[in-house]
Amino acid sequence: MKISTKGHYGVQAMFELARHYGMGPVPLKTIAGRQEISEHYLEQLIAGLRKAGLVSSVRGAQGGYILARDPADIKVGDIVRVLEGPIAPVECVNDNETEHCLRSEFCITRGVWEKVKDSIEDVLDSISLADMCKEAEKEMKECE
Amino acid sequence: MKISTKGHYGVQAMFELARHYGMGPVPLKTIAGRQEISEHYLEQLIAGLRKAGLVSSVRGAQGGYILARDPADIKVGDIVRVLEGPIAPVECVNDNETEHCLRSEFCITRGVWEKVKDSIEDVLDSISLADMCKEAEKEMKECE
DNA sequence: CCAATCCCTACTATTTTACTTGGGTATCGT
DNA sequence: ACGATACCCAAGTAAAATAGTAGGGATTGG
Repeated sequence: MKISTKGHYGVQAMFELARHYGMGPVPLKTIAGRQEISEHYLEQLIAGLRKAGLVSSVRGAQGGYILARDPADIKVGDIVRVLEGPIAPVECVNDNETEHCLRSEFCITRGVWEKVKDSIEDVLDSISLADMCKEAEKEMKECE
Repeated sequence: MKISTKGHYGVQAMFELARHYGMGPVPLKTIAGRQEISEHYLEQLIAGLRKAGLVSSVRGAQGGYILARDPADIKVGDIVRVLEGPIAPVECVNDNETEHCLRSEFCITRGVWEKVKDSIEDVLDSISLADMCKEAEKEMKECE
C-alpha cells in the first residue's frame, strides 16, 4: 500500500505551484530546489500533469509552470490518478476494467478492496490544493 | 496505490481457512486449488502468517493449516500488515518510523498521506474474517 | 544573439515482484 | 516399518516497475 515517488513529488510540486498561483510562472529549478530532488526527473512528472491538463507551461526565459485551473478546482486525487494510474488496490475494483472478475464466486474478498478504494478516493477527492494552502497558512500562524 | 499479490492471495487464503474454522486442518493443496495459484508461492505467504501467529499448522498426513484464533478476532488489517508491511502510503507517515520528516516545513503534503493512511486502516481494521464469512453467506442466500 | 527555460526520447541501475527449484522433516494409516 | 501425505526451508531467477540519467532540441525575453 505505497505510492511511489511520482505521486509524492508530484503532489508537492503542485502544492508549490498553488502557492504561487496568480504570481506568474514558476520555473522547474525553483520547484525542484525546494524539494531537493532531480530537476530532470521532476520535469517528466510535470510533463504528465501538463498533458493531463492540470498544468500549463510558458516557454523561454522567465518561463515556467502555472496551474491550469484555480487551486480550489484541483483535487489531490486528480494529481495522483495522473501520476500513479487509477486508484484501485487490486485490478478487479478498477472502474476502467471492463471484464469483471470471472470467478466472482471465489472473490468474496473483492468487497474489501472496493471499500478500501472508496475510502481512499473519498479522502483524495475531498482535498484541493486550495485546502492545502489554507492548512499551510494556519500552521504558519500557529508558529508565531 | 496497489497491493501486491501477496496481500491479495493472503487474504483469500485466510478467508478460505475461516470458512473451514472448527472443521480440522485445511491442506495447502485445497486452498491453492481453489484460487488457482502456485502452491509453493502460497506456502511462503502462509509461512509468514504462521510466524506472525495468525495461523497454526499441523504436519504430516491429514495435516494442513488452521486459523490460530477465532475468525472474529482476525482483521483484514492484521493479514495485510504481515504480508505487505506497514500500511502507510509514504514512509513519513509510518508509525514505526522514528525519525520524522526532518524538513517538515516543506512537508505540508504529509497531512494528506496521514489522512489516507488513517482511512485505509479504518476500513481494514474494521473487517474481520467472520464478517467476510457472514457476507458470503448473505450473498449465497440472495442467489436462491 | 544568448541565456534561461521548457520539450522530448532514450538509456540504465536498482529494487521489487512473483514466482520456481530442490530439497528436508513430521505424521498417519496400514 | 514404510510410504504417501503433508508441512518446512533456503536459494535462485525472470520479468516488471521504479527512480532516475544523459543528451540534445525548440522557444523566448532582454
